[in-house]
Amino acid sequence: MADDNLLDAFWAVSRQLRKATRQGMDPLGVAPSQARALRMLRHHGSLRLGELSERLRIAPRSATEIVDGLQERGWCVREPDPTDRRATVVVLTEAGQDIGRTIRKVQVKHAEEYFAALSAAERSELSALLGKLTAAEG
Amino acid sequence: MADDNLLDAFWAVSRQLRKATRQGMDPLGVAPSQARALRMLRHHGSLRLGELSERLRIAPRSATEIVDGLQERGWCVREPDPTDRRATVVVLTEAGQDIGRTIRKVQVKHAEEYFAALSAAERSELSALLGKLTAAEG
DNA sequence: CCTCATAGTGAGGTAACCTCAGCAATCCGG
DNA sequence: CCGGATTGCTGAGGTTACCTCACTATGAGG
Repeated sequence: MADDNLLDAFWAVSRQLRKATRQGMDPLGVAPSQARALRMLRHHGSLRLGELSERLRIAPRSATEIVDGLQERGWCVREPDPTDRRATVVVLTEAGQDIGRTIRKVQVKHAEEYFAALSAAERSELSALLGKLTAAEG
Repeated sequence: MADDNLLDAFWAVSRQLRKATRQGMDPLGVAPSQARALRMLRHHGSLRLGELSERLRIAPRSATEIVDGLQERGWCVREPDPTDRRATVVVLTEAGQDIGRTIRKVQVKHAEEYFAALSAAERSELSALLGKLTAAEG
């Protein structure tokens, strides 16, 4: 059974990677949940609250809370959806875009450091294997 | 920058794997934190509460809570440490050992299913790469 | 225009952590 | 061998990131 080794190995890496990237994020004062949302918003431009919750795979109510937090810090605003007056569109502000960029840079930097234990060839191999797994499951 | 792909790919797999194994665990009625503790206890025989918290990398107070939960379900007992009357040793009961074994089986089964998207060769490759990463960081 | 579905949110709950304070028991320097 | 520091556990209370349920306002179809 190499598979239980795989399971354990995977979680060990997961823990280390999470720790590495989180440490870099702390000084920015952005909660992980907020970072995820900022990322999604930056990627999709702007999203209706419901869309955001879907893409983050959390309940709409939870998205409300996260957006509240972002808005408090001036990183996004809620705008009425012109096509549906029930809906609100979440839009990143300039500050939101900036912090999003910064977060991404920090995360990528720490990930690079962590993955530097592998050669470039090994990294792309790993990437391919992981891609295959996600492609299979959906 | 293949590394940000790696970062994302890794988290995507992480989410899927977590979901897959958790679904299998649900019917057992064991919380993930309890499963982790059971596993640690099964691996080390029995542990002082402080040791357990160290190995789980959580605060001693949190270990207290988890052990409370395990004890409620009859999966472990607290015994006084004969060598230090301040300390308590956590020992798995028969039922605790059983549930521990079952959990492990379920987790491995679901992990196997998940990793079945890769060939045996690919799986050992992945395992090797992950091992290299954890070995590097400690 | 009446019913039914959908978008967001208030209220309130949960799991898994945390810190801080306190009580016992142990260890140690004088 | 005694008093102060340290250690091991736990009560009280807080935080984060989620959840469900119930409600309001809006939209869509017969």
